[in-house]
Amino acid sequence: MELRRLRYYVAVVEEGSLSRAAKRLHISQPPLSTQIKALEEAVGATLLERGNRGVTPTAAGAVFYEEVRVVLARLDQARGRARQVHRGDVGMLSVGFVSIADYSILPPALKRFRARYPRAEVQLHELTTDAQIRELRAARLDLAIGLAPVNESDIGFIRLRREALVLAAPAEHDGVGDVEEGDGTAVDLRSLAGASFIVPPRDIGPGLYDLVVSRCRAAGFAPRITQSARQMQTVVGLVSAGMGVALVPSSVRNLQRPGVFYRPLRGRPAQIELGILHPRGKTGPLADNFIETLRAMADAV
Amino acid sequence: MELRRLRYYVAVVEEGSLSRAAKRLHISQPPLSTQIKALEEAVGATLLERGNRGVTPTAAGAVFYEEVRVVLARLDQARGRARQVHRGDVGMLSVGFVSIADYSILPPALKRFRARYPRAEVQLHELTTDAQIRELRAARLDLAIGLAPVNESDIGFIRLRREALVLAAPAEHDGVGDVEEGDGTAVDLRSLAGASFIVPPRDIGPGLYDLVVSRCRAAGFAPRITQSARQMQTVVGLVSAGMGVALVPSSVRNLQRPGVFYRPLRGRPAQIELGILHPRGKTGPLADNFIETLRAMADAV
DNA sequence: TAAAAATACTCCATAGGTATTTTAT
DNA sequence: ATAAAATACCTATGGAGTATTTTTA
Repeated sequence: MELRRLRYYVAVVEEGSLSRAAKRLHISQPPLSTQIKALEEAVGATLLERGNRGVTPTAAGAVFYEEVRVVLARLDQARGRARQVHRGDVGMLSVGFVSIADYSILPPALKRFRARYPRAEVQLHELTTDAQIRELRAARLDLAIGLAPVNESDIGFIRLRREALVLAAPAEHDGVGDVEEGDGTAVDLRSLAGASFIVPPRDIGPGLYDLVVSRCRAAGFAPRITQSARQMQTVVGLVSAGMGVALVPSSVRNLQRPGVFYRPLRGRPAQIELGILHPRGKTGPLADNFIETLRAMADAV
Repeated sequence: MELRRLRYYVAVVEEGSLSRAAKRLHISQPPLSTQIKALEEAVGATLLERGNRGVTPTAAGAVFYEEVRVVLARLDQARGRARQVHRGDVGMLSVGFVSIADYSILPPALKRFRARYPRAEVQLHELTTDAQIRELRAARLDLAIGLAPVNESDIGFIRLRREALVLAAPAEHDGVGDVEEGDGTAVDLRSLAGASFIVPPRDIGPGLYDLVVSRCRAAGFAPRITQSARQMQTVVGLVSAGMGVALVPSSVRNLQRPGVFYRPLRGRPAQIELGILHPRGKTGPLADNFIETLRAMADAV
């Protein structure tokens, strides 16, 4: 049973005549006659009643016609859907993100992406950067927004945003170690040698944890870490409660809390890099589109 | 988009390898590679991710695969259904019948037909023979069971059963005109010259009406028709009520009613013929099967 | 008898085969 | 280095064309 023959058959039934159908199909009548006969042979049923005023479908032919129309329509649909998925207009995307991303780039990016690709579905998973790498390798994630450094040959990293760490401290620290700098009142890290530090646990964000520790060491002291919290929200909350100070990405400033003030750090800026992690060479078209949206956001903002 | 390519594609996805799929399809690997590429071109999407350990469908390919499987299955179904209708195993049959048939051949024939072709649907319409001819021409009936004579070039008649007319008379006629004959007590029609006759109206059964009238004339009198009734049941009912006598097909004897006796007629038997009316050369396979069943019944009984 | 479908044949497009090269891990 | 897919080229099946005959109402 050949598809061409099915299309021919539909035309013949609709025209009620081999000759007219042949015209519509831009072929001559004899091969059409041959093809229809071959189709009847393949189906194993007489489909048409031949007369001198054209042809009419038999009961079997009528049933077959209805079925074939559905099949042909469905096939067109199949092609259309495959094309859409190919272009990345529809599909499912599993995206991992670190909690920091939720305070900066992720919400507006999602909004824009959903506007541009309304038929795409995005599933979000809050994960640490190293968990993201694991999930990407297992193909349970298509993309992730995580923190540099990522030194894996099979996982690519596209930097979206550099954020300087800033000091988040409770009111009683106000003015401690303040130093006048270019754009504001910067804090010298050395002034925090005796302070209690609140840091997200290392296992959920080694990049940030290590950066804080290494910067403190560079400033000549080991930070006294007294609390840890997974969510930035919680970190700031603890600061607000006077439990200690924290070094947080500057975008966390958006989380204004009573009794918490933010100050830039003095000297060489301590920066974390937020970016896209992707399985190298294995991103689908929809993932590519998501990446494009994120890059456009990062460039714009 | 060619059907062959779709089948190839399904095999490739299921085997996860062009080479293995080629083996399964009993073709060599290179043409399969060509066909799949042609399919991707036709669909307008990359369907497969090529590696050195075989191929895996892309997101678009996976979607396409699922759709195509449905389409192929449905197509098989279409062929199967067309075949069944062709063989006359399934379908709809519109059958007309005269009321007399309902007392003899129709009920057992339907029972047998439904047992043999359980997936066929039969719609029954009680119609007079000439109405049947009209409906057959209009293709609103596929077949009919009616009474001879049928002298129409486009309507065929297959005789199923010959039935002699018998006298149905109320008790007070008992013994009137009785004459000893071969198998029972036959009645001489002439003895009924003065009786009231109950006959179905001519417009619903010209064959029977005309036969009654012509026989009476042959016996030397014009029947005095005082009542008419569409249904044989009603005719016999009127006889039972003493309204008159009737000449009815012998199968009506099955309708035993108190006060009604049946007697064969003397001399040349007056016979009606019950048979199948069919549109010549336009009977479908299911109608043919129905005819076969009826003929087998008629021969058997 | 007239309109449509079927047959006879010829030609060429393309599916399929074999041999080989390219690609990806 | 190796397994698999892609390319190159050849062959042959079968789809389409023209001319003609056969069917059916």
